[in-house]
Formats: sequence, structure tokens, C-alpha cells
Amino acid sequence: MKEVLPIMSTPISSSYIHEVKLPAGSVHVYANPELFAGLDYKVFNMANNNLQIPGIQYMGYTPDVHVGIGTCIGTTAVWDASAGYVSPSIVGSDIGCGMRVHLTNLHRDDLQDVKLRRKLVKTIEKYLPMESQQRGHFADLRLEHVVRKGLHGLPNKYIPDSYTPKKSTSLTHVEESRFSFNEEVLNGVRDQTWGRAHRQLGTLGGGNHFAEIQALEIDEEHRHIAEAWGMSDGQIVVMIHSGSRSWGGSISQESNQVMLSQMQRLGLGTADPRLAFLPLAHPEGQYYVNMMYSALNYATVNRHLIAYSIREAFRDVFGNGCEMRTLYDLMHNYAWAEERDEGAVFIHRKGATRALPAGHAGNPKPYLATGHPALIPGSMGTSSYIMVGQPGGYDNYYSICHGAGRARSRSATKKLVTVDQFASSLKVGTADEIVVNQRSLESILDESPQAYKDVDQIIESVTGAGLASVVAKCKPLAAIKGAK
DNA sequence: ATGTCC
Repeated sequence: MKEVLPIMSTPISSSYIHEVKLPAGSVHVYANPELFAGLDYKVFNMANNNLQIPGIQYMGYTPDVHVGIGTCIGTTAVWDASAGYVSPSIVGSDIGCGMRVHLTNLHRDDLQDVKLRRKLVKTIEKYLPMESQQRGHFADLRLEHVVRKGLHGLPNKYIPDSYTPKKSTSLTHVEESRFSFNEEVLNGVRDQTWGRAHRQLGTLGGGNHFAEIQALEIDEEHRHIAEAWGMSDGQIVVMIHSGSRSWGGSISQESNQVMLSQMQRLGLGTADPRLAFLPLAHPEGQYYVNMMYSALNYATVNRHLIAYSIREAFRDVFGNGCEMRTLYDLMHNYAWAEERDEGAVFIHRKGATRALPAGHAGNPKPYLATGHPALIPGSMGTSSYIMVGQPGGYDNYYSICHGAGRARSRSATKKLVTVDQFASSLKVGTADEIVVNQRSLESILDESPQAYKDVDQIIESVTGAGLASVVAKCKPLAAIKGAK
């Protein structure tokens, strides 16, 4: 592929916000000077390809941006909501991939003993289903109800706080509890796809997906928000990172192929032959949007069920008085319509988290006054963050980072990092050990912190650019990774 | 990310 270099880069209002002008248009990059200087030129090459899609109104990069298939992870791309385009490449293969945090009534001191952390991890392994060894978990669930109705498709027993409706947070403290769509698209789904997706419900999956037990460190400046959200220093929380498993995977793959062949017929294309897109109004564009929404339902329910299993394990270890209410569930891979000052727009976020500020009408009701929690995972063994949006996010359509951002490929990481180095970053063998469920660290070596950029630099870029603020830092005590 | 080749 031909190398495309930025013609000009102009700082906008601060050294943290850059407008990079390319032959096909411009991309706004939110990054501190150090991260900006270290960006791979390939991300600009990729931006230039994406800017060739007709009618694009805006493109932004978050500080954790890195090369992906067709489109960088860390992209926000915007079209008109009625006359625009949709691209599975700018959603990402794991449709609905996202984060969830639950608040417990336990304190860091309760988990001081490394043996107790080991017991907790073992118990979570017992309750958390694995696709490869199903033991009848969730046999009473109808997958069809789940993909059609999201959290509202679950029987009451899976809404753990449903017995106190006024205090229930399972259905209210989420980005969306149900995505509505034209359900006719489901008629064409193969039996095998239904079956596999049902077996995978409530499972973590591989790659960078995880469940972590963390302890909170509240940011002094935003303590009032933490308190309003029910968070306190040393509080134990459960953070979950997962997506729509093979349900969303097959939608991505099939729509990519179908769209690329339709594009050929219509004479559409960019310099990147893998970059798939079609007009929103095209039947295959409509098909993708509808199926994508079913995957957003699947992904939200999947994280909910992972939390349900972990809650069962916590109650097994700590007794029935152990609470685990939902703080929030939100996604970083999707496309949907949003209202703006200028009218309705169709926004893609690929590895970008929406962080709405206080008072924004897009907040779910419980978070209207404060802004909703924006959940940002760190790399394994490093801190994660709970943030809140700031008004300065408007220009970037309120998108912030989605994590540390990969610094090197999985294969390059495996060559660079030894198992001993990984073990030492997890403090294995010490009283502070971050207990991991996997027996062989080698199998998840490509997830070691050395594979990722420094999450603190990413967060500093987001706060420095005025996009969002840190409400709490989350220090990991134990991590559960999915099986390969 | 992933049914890592229906």
C-alpha cells in the first residue's frame, strides 16, 4: 500500500488536540505531545482510506489509536443519519464489545489474604461457564428472547435485584437495556449459529477479554461524583470486558463479504480493499444495522450473565449478604444514531468509549445530573479507570479512549516478553500477587502489560484534552481470563 | 475479536 504522510498537523486550542490534514480530508487526534509524536504513520494512512468513504462528516482518533482491519481501533466516524453510510469495518469484528462494573460491599482489607483471593478465583471458575465444558448453565434462557429484547428478554431470576424494583440497577444503570430493530433479519440465521451462540452465552471469550476483582482509589477532585455513584476508597468492584462472541462475529464476517461484493457492483471503494461500507439506505446496509443491534443486545446480556455467575461465586465465598449492584455497562464497538445541535447523525465508534458530561440528555436517568461512568480497562496487572465525561468532549462526539491501546502485535509480544517477566509484573509469589485463573501464563503472554501502551499516558491525554475526568482508579487484585 | 477453514 502506498505510503500517505500527513501534509500538515495543526494543534487546535491545546497541544493535546491536533488536526491532521490528509489528501482525502482531516482527522482530529486527541493525544498528549509524547503519544502524538510516537504514533505509527500507518494510522494516518488508514485515516486517509476511511476519509475516502463518501459523505464523511467527521473523523477522530483517541490517544490509544492503533491499526486494525480496514479501520483503526480508536476511531470515531460520523455521517448524516438519513443520507449517510454504514461500515462494519468501523464497528469492528466484536460488535458490542464493552465494559461492565459492579460495586460490592466488600473492602480491600477483606481480600488481603492471597489464599482467599485464590479461593475466590477458584470459586468464580466453578460458577463461570466455559463454552468447552457446558454444565447446563442458562438452559432456561431463550436466546431468541435475548437477541430480540436484550436484558428484557431474561427471566426475572437473572435480574438479581428485581425483588426491590425501586432500587434495581440491573436494567437502569446500563447504556441501553434493549435495542429495537427489524426482527425479520433473524429469519435467515442458521441453526448452527443459534446453537453456538447459546452455548457461548455468559462466557468471557479470549483475547483481551477478562473479569477482574479490583479495589477503588477515589480521585480527590471528583470525590463528590464517586459518592453520588455509591463508590468509596478501598471498595471492591468487579470489572468485566467482553462482547458478542460468535453471534456478532458471524454478522461482521458475513456483512463484510457481502458489502465488498456489492461495492464492486456499485463502483464504490477506497485505496483499502478490505474497507467495507454501503449507504445506510442500501438493503445490505439496513440488514447489517439490524443484525448489529441484535449483537448489541447479545453483548449486553452476555456481560450481565458473566456478572450473574461471578455474583453467585461471591455469595458462595462471602455469604448471601454480599451485594453486587450494577454501576454501569457500556460499549466501545458499535454504530448508531445520535442527536446533535446540527441534527441527527450516524456515529461509528470502534474502540472508542462515549463519555457524556453532566446534564447531557443522552445520559440514562440515574446519571443525568453527574454524567454516566465511562469504564476504561487497563492492561493486565495495571490499573483500570472509571471516568466521567466533560463538556470539552463535544467536538469529538464525546468519544474517549477504550483502554491502554496495543503497542505491539501478539506475535511480537511473545518474542519479546518472557513468562518470568510477565509473572513479575503480576507480583507472583508475593503477598500482593494478582491472582490469575490460568495455570499457564504462557498461554496469555500476548496480554502482558508489555504488549500495551502505558494506560496512564492514555488517561492523561484524555484528561489533558478536556474530554473526561478520572473519578476512580481501579487496582487489580485478581484476574479471570477466558480459555483459548 | 473469532465457529482462527461450513
